[in-house]
Amino acid sequence: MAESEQFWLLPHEQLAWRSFIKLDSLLMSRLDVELVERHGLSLAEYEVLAHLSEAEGRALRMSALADLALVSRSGLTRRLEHLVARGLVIKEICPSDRRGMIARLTELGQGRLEEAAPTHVAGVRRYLISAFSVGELQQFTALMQAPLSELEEAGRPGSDCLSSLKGCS
Amino acid sequence: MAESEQFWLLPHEQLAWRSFIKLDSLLMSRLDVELVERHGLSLAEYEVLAHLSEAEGRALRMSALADLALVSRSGLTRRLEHLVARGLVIKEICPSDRRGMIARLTELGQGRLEEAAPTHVAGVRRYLISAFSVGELQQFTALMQAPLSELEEAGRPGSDCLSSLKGCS
DNA sequence: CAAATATAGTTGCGGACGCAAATAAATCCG
DNA sequence: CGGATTTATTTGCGTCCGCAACTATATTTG
Repeated sequence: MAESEQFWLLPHEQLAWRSFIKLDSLLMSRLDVELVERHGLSLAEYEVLAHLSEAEGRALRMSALADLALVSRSGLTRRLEHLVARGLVIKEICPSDRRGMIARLTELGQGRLEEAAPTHVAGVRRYLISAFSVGELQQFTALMQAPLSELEEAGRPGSDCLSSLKGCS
Repeated sequence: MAESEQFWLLPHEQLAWRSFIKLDSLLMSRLDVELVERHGLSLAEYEVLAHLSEAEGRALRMSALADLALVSRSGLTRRLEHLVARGLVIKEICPSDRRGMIARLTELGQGRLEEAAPTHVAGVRRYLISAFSVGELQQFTALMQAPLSELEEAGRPGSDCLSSLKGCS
């Protein structure tokens, strides 16, 4: 192996990596802007409402919702604050475990989500999905599963984010 | 078209979209944590140093660097503050245009980058690239170019982020 | 040339988020 | 049962970042 391979990404690797971070950056900011402009919802807020809407009884425990929304527990608390203040979500004490809170989508929240959904769906289709043929989209989705498995497995050991680092340097 | 297709993503579309945001979230945070833990550099800082290192004379104008690093001008100013304070980068007034600033990687900065690079490269390979065969990586990279083109084109019109929204709702 | 305009970068401000500590309730164990 | 421990969530705090306003310099135009 040439020395350079030990320290830097090879050109084809760098192209893959930088394409990914650029796609992420452009796609997320574009979808966020469209949602904020037209519906006053951030993409992050939209995803919270969407997960609640899909859930049994349109309600979820805070922890479960945080995991689905890929945000920390404290981050979710604050995201919900804004949505609760606007009446799109209500929080109830969980009857079976009074430590827990249940976030529930209100009728108003469901309505706002349904108003915003066409914008979000159109954006995802326009900027991501319609760039692919049906087969390419399946390929793209299938390809992402491998790194996802690797990452989920690496992040697994006891919530100790760094256990995989021990002795690796 | 069924009504549901107008408002919500179809299952295969939703799987693609959610796989993407999850891959992004897990990959970025994992790479960031590893870099911070072992080298005291955030992933964002690492990318700035890497772009400078690759540039002619290891120096770039602020605007050019901001564009490469996918960050706003003001965001770049603050990212560099920290790096300048640590002596990894210096800023010089641009001789040909005294409004402009040139960010230049110092020897110390290059050294710190070279120390951190193996961690970053190993992370990108472990969590992204090694999940693919050579052919799959090429496919993955090639697939991303289509949405990237769409997004770059959409963001193009005069820096008016929203021009593409006019009359679309 | 001088005023008007455009461009480069920084600063004030406020929002979003994660970590660690705090709080509260459930569960375990002697 | 009652204290120790674990779990669920929130709060304090610091960081990062983008937008809009501002400063300084360059360019255009009459």
